[in-house]
Amino acid sequence: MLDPAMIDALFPVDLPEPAHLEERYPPRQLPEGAQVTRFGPSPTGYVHIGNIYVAMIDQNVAHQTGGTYLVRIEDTDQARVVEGAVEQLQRAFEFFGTRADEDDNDGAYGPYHQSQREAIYLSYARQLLREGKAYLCFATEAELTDIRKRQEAAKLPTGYYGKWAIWRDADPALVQAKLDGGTPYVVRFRSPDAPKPRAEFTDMIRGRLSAEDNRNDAVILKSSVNPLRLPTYHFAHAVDDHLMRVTLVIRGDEWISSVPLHLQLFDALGFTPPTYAHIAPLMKQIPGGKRKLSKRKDPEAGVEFYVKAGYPTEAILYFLRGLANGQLAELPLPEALEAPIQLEDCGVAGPLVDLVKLEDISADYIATLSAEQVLTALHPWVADHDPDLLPVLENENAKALAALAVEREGVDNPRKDLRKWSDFREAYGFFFVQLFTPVTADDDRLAGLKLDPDVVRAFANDFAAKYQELDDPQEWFNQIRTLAAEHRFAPNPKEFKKNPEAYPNGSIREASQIVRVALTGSTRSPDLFAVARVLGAD
RNA sequence: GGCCCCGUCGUCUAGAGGCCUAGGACGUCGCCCUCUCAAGGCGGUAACGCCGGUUCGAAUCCGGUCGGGGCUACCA
Repeated sequence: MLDPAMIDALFPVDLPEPAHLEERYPPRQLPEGAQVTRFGPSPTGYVHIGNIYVAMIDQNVAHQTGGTYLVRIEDTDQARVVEGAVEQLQRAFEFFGTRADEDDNDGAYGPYHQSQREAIYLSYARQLLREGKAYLCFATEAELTDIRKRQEAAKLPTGYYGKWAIWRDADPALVQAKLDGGTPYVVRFRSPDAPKPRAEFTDMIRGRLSAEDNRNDAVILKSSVNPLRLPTYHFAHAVDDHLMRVTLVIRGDEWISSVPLHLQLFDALGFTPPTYAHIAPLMKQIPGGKRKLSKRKDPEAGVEFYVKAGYPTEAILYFLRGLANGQLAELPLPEALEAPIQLEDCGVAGPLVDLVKLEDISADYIATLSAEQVLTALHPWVADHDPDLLPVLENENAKALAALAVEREGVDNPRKDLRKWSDFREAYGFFFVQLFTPVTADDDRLAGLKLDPDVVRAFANDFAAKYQELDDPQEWFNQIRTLAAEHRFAPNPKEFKKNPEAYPNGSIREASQIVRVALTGSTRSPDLFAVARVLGAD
């Protein structure tokens, strides 16, 4: 063991003692059964939809138990920290309603940026060193690589353990010499001399789990060459979650294999470990199987994708909740959003992010909204993502409302033509003259009808000349029927099928389509009468 | 390589030894309605990864195998 004076000389003299920190961050006064959860994003400038997925579960579990949900910025890897990333995360949380109860803006257990907690980590690292539960390691990167290569060649488990752990029991004089020479070092955890054969623990989602116990001397404090002496994830997890009095750690299942190490760390530090719940990752369908949603390969892995497309928050949340708890997907949306997420009911497999399903949910959801509600929800999206559309929407508010109301309000089965806000322009753009491109007789949009442009022109002109604004839908449509008959269109498709030669121009379908395209510039639209009513005579 | 986790229709799942010739939802296909599109109605399609074992009886229990995922970093 190293000399206490030598250890203390490595640290600032004014470092607080662990006992002081224990006092400074006392146990929380919370009702029985209340869970304190936390979400720990790294500010790398990219928000993964899986981040929101886990944050949502964290928040929900905390709130349903009367506990607290906190967000801690895990920026111990300073090289990966990106300017503005925290604000970006904040915006995402805002968008998805996963605002933290506790963070740097408001909370008694901070700071909530790991980079601002250096003194805390150092205090506990010093403590472990004093107790001989940690040691200094001067191994260079090259030496470490060499060790790993030799282990691989010998088909041994890789790692810093046993005879490979060259600094674990190094001569204190040698350590001092390295120190005197200014050689950089890391602090490693001294894993138990006699580890249990198996580490066992209970996961809230998977039940009883076990693995070989950890025998690696993991790094807990990164290199002393760094201006900031920051910890690795493992050490920060133990220290922060203890001091922030977190009771339930919900995280991705890639952490399962680190639990034995974490348990040893909690034990060495004299902390009570939290309960763990390991969430299966969101997956992506690929030919022949599935894999984890990848930031690099899959646009839908990023939160930006959903925001840009303009999926309503409610729809995304409902979708994510359904992935977390299958039963919630069977519930109607309003109930599902209110229902608690049960960790026991979380799947263990890793659900696929199925955009088709999301679109279906989204279309169903938007169909339950009134025209006014649609417009209210649409507005902020347009402001952020379609600046040209914004003035149109604002200047023609009444028309927008009337357009959205077509086949939406007062009907049994509302239209489901909006799956996301970015669909609006295509589905409703023609209601606004500013967005309309005039149609000509030989227009591409009419090409599908395979009609002579002269016939089209004649019919359209005639229609325009004789057009009357009638109140009754049937009478209104009769205008087209009458005109169609004059222009030798069959009165209905059946008639046309029976006797195609008699109707060279086709049937009422084709005639209607001419009117539709002329009116809307689109081959698809809501009911023609309703459209004409909103459009008026212009 | 070592160690973990996982495996029911294309997808999300129901299923906790007989209620299962495996149910629902989304998708998909067909039909109906119809002036287009969307919606809606009706119907069809489609799964217990594989092999052994336990049992009168297995999707459900056990073993193996295959497949997928993860960890094996001074990244989280």
